[in-house]
Amino acid sequence: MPGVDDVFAALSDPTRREVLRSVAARPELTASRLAGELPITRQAVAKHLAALQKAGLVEPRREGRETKYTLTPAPLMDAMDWMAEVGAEWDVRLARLMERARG
Amino acid sequence: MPGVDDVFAALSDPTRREVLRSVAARPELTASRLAGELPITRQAVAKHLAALQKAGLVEPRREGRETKYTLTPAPLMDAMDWMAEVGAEWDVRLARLMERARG
DNA sequence: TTGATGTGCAACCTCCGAGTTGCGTATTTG
DNA sequence: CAAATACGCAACTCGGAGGTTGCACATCAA
Repeated sequence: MPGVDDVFAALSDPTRREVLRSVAARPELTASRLAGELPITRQAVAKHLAALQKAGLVEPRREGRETKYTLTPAPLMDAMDWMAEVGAEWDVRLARLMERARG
Repeated sequence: MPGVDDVFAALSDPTRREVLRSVAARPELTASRLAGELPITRQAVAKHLAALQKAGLVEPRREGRETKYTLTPAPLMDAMDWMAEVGAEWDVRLARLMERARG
């Protein structure tokens, strides 16, 4: 799935993860309000939110003159699935090694 | 956990994820052999392996003139924990999924 | 010993991303 | 209406990452 690429790319930046955490902590949040809590500009926050939206991790909702963002955690599961697959493939290899080691 | 930063950074690149998958698929793998399977140089593969090692996802083992790499999947769990926390803050169902996933 | 194979280090290039500033526009409020 | 607030778009800087080439060093095989 190509969506995993955007998810991991979105989570690769520490500031963006902090943005995601902040969105997750509240039912809804605007870019301006979040910029007031972080040491970066509102436009920087907007870019992070755009990246998170591209990954499907966040959803914007226009309300009058302000845009409120909400967490949509579904893509996180896809990323976790990817990691679980890698780990599972390793478990198989490990099991075979153990089997051969015991003879 | 500061290690989570390196893990997500390591997983952010598609080529590097492919490298990690290749390492996970075999019990051990060298940079040169992997470079023969990928459309990039051995040095590029070495850089990816270095990034994965920095994240604790891979472990090198010198054997004669070649360096074999092995998967160490533990940090993947830390990353999954991070995602589970974010999701849990939004929806408790994610945490329950994690519980079942880790057994 | 000689040649081939495997690795590591360093310089270099290119491109993308994080962050900034500036400006234009829509919406609320007085 | 005018002022303030919230947003979006565009241009710009700058540092880092992915990738390459080149070279030096170690190790195995003939």
